Amino acid sequence: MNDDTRRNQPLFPISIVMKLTELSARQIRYYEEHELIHPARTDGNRRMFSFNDVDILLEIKTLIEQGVNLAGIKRVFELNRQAVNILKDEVKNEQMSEAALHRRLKRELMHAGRLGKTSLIQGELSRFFH
DNA sequence: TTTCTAACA
DNA sequence: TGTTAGGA
Repeated sequence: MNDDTRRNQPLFPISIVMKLTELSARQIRYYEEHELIHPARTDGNRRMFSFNDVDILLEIKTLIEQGVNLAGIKRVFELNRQAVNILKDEVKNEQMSEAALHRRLKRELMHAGRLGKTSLIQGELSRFFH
């Protein structure tokens, strides 16, 4: 099982996620409504969250605490998605040597760290670290 | 008991 | 966002 698969494995019910993130069930469900997270469902329609979901929720919590509203958070995620897609394309088109790719990823991660969005980037880039 | 959806004194 | 009703 690779890292990406592991991080997306549905593991915890909402009660655990509430403790892990210190967010209310209402907030967690609300962010799902807005498609910021996509937890799996059990046969009984219970939400099951992955490590990735938790990371995203922690990121949302940080942004909320910094005064960013939902629209702003969606914007941040969208810009992040675009940046990651560009990286994926560059790798796909082999426009970078292996060494150059590693230097690039390290630089991206450091930059992300300063912005406090390391977990988000990490989650989306995990597939590159197989 | 826990979690779900829907709705709002 | 909190809270509550009524089910599963």
